[in-house]
Amino acid sequence: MMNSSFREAVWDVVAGIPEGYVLTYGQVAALAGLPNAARRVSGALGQAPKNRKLPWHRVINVQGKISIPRESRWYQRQKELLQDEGVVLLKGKVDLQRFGWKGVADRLMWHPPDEE
DNA sequence: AAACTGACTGATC
DNA sequence: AGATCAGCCAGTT
Repeated sequence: MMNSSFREAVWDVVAGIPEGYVLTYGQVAALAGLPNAARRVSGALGQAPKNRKLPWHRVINVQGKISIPRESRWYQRQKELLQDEGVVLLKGKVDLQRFGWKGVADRLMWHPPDEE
């Protein structure tokens, strides 16, 4: 049946992202069943029940960067969590379609920080 | 019920 | 590279 909400599907997908890996909002949306609902993912994450303890920080934008506004206190938090897991954010775009999860994580990790 | 809102994206300039 | 725009879609107003 189709009774589970997109929101819940998102939580399940995010809960399954392994440490050291990242997915984009669009990728999570697609895995959750709605390929064009990237924007909904952010809302779903913000609404996740506290007891779920999701690795919300493993979701970044397709540009390979953090989407949370710089002025938000969560921006720095997400950056720390990712760096603690060995994930280095790229400045350029990530080709998710072609590389998939592991490929994306590998690419993210072999690029040195702040590379032009 | 109609409008508004985003932790988005891809295209375009 | 950075700014702007138009689609996107369900939860909130």
